[in-house]
Amino acid sequence: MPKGKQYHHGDLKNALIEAGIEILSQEGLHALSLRKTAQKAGVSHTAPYAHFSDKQALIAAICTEGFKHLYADLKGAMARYEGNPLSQLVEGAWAYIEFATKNTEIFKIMFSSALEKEKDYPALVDITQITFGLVVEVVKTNQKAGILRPTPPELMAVSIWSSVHGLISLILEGQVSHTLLDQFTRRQILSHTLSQFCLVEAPNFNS
Amino acid sequence: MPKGKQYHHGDLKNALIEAGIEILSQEGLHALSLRKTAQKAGVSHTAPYAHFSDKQALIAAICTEGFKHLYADLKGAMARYEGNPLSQLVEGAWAYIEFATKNTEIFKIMFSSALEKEKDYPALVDITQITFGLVVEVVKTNQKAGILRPTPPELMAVSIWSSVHGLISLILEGQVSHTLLDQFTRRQILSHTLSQFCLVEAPNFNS
DNA sequence: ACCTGAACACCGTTCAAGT
DNA sequence: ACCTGAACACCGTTCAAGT
Repeated sequence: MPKGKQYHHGDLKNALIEAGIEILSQEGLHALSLRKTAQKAGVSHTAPYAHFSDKQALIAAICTEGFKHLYADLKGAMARYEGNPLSQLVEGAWAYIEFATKNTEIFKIMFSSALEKEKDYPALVDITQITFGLVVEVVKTNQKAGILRPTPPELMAVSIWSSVHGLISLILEGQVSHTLLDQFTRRQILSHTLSQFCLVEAPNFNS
Repeated sequence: MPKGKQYHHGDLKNALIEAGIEILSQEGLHALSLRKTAQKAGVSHTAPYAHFSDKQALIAAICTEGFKHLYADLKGAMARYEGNPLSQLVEGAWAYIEFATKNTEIFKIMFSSALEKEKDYPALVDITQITFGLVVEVVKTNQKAGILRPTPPELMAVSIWSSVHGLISLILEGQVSHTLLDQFTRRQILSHTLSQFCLVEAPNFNS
């Protein structure tokens, strides 16, 4: 055995998650296999079963990591604009788009229903709900500031989240025509969408 | 050989597409394989290669069928409300959501970037562009009627499409909390989202 | 507890061959 | 032109066994 390697890996579970994320990022979803992940982590192809019941469980763990990362990015963007509700909304949405752009494959697997049944992964459900709570909070702040309409905050949060999520999803899937993407930056398209939601006239979204 | 079967199938290509759609609808994306599709069509597992260069090509053909179906549904909904721009917009969006709900697995594969490179399937690119053109048209009609803001129509079309697409995607992925879906119908959430785009006050969206 | 190797049933794809 | 069967390199998963 090579130096530094023991029979017992130590932290194989996290090593497998890291290896999986690396394969995903570099080679894409189709290349992600348990056997390759095990090989990358330096163990036999059956070793992962000591830590994950099946491939789905590994994917769930990768998704959970992705959501934690996304949550941190959103939280950071919003903290940077504390006291300016509209900027919190816009920069939060922009952080969402940047996360999806920089971590395309992880973003895709997070929302690609590679998971059959979400129910069985409580850690994943937790972080998704906490992330949604962040959106609800920024919506409430903007409603108090008279920027968003006073509709039920959860409803407004779903509408806004859908708009931002749908936009970056369609762009990443290549569904938005190239001619449009040449005419307008992603930032401009996002601004246009969000300005539909806002009561203030011509908000200065464009960076 | 069973009666009615010849060595030459006749229309194997379409039979394979149909078989693929059936597997997809009944067993889901993970169960869709070339070998199973061939078996369902009653041919050997290598026969598909006479009509499709690889699995991606079969998926592209299935996606093309899906978009044709979606286009027909949208066109139908809009034709039913000719002369009423706002209803055309709302019912078109609703038809999109109904298509996704009734053909969940096909809808997912259509937007799940199971295709690596869209470029190589001109029939698929064509129908997606024609479908987007439908959205642009209904946007223009609503702008003329003073219902939507006079922003560039393609930009408005992308914003609205994103909102509707994002909404049904998040719902189908199970990302929208059950408590919210118990409180509001899909129709109500859609209405809430679209009403943000409209200049008319409190449009009577709820069916 | 943690990991291995053989084994099984499945894949996608290629290729020489048959009609 | 259209289809078959054998073959290859890959999968996910199970299981008896080793440390």
